[in-house]
Amino acid sequence: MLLTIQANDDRPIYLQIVQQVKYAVAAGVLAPGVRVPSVRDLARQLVVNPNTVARAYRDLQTEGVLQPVRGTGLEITSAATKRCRDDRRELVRQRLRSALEEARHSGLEAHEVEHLVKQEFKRVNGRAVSGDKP
Amino acid sequence: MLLTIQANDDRPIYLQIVQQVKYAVAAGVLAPGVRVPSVRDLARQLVVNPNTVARAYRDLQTEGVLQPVRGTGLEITSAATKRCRDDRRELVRQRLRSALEEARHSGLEAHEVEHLVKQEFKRVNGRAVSGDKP
Amino acid sequence: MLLTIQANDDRPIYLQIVQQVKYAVAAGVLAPGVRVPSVRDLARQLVVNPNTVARAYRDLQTEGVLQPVRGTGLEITSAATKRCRDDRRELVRQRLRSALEEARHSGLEAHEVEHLVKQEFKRVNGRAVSGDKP
Amino acid sequence: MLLTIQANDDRPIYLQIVQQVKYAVAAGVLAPGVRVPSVRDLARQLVVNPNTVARAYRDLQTEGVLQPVRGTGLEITSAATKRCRDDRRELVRQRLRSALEEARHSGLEAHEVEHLVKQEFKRVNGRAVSGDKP
DNA sequence: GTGGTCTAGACCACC
DNA sequence: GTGGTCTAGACCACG
Repeated sequence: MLLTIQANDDRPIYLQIVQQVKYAVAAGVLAPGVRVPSVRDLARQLVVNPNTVARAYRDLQTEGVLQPVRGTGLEITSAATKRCRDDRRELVRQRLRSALEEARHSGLEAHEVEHLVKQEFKRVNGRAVSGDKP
Repeated sequence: MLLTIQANDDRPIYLQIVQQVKYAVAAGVLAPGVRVPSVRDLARQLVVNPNTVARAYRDLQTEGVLQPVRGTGLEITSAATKRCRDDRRELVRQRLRSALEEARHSGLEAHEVEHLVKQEFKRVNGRAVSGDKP
Repeated sequence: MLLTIQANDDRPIYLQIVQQVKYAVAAGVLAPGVRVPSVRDLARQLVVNPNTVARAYRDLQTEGVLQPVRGTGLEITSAATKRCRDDRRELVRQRLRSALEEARHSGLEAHEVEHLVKQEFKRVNGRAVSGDKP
Repeated sequence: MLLTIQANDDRPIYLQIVQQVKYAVAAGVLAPGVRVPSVRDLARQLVVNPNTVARAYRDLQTEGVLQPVRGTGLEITSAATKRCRDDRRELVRQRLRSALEEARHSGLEAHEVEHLVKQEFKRVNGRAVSGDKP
């Protein structure tokens, strides 16, 4: 399992771990039934406090992404893939909503917002959205 | 000046004050030269410790939104309006970018993202974006 | 008597009054024996709180620049002119010393400091110092 | 890290801390990446309230001199050294300008000012400026 | 352990 | 009256 944590990131480390695991699950890199590294191993690998990994794993269990396998550690649940994919879609939706509400609250005109969306879409995807004539 | 602080909000109180003042400035509700309530008055009004308001006002000064008028209080600076508007536009841009990067990172198709954008745009603005056929 | 106070100035208003009076005295604009405006008049003229003018006049009395004339107000003392001129020279000396100590404390090389001095001298006086070849 | 705060100083304690840290950074005593003492430790060492140190550290963060390393404390940023050096040079320049403007405003002759500069330069540095014949 | 936030209450200079 | 500074002590999230 390949995770990278960034000290500069404004998100706490345990959250970075949680989110990256969920990304890997949604992307199919971590399939149901696969065992994740032990708390100690992952902590060593990430050069991070074991408490931090434990916290992340705990949250992932609460979310139903990980489940304990008696005596042997933690593994990806069977429902994890769908759950993580739904999560991701919902996350995108919420961020878009937040951005658009901010725009509206800021009194930006609709066409200005459209412009911003297209601009950033190109920036992120490296190509135009449909209907855009570059 | 009408401010409302929410205890449930995950943002600290002083930040809520800072942001709401900047909103009011950007919206023109607080024009340059206008005096803001005294630290004590606003603290009373918001049922908050005066130090918390003072912290917010201090931050607004370092951002160049407020300036002291010796002995008589604080007022909106002449450059405040532009500064706050620029801030807001940039905030929208960053949130859009974040959402779109999340979408890309999540492997959503371009047309799916467009769909989401239009959906949320309608939800927020109560009408369609140009080029959308309702 | 022509005084101008600036709200933006970081010095308190009462000090601005004190210093400007002393400037006028040093420059000979306010000669010994001349009466200064009453507290109320000057306060009106400067659009300032009378307390502030009173404070300034009090300080000027403490410094021996003003003295009360029974029943008629305050006037410039006979010793005021010399006193104010000495003050000014001393003020310049202190500021120079402060700047040079800061420079030394900051580890600036002697020739760098000289360069700065000449640069700023030109800026302020509009011409070169002796020994400088423009 | 060796800091000393002076109760007599007219500058607030938090500012003394800020400035001394910036001095140490500019002088290279505090290099980028170095961790500063914890708020509590420095507070104990200086016999000062932790909030006061926290305020100073917060200001240093907004100035980009310190950055948080999550959960482990604060460290000197990579850009800190240049930033602090520029600050110091600019401070010297401003003080010199202030002194020279005062001199000009006071009607001192150019050669008088030069004399003062040389005098104070010697006093501060213990030796003559170039071009001066001791 | 770390920093961040908040409250409560005090003193100061300035107006 | 105003803002600015400082102290004391509390709680929180994070590691």
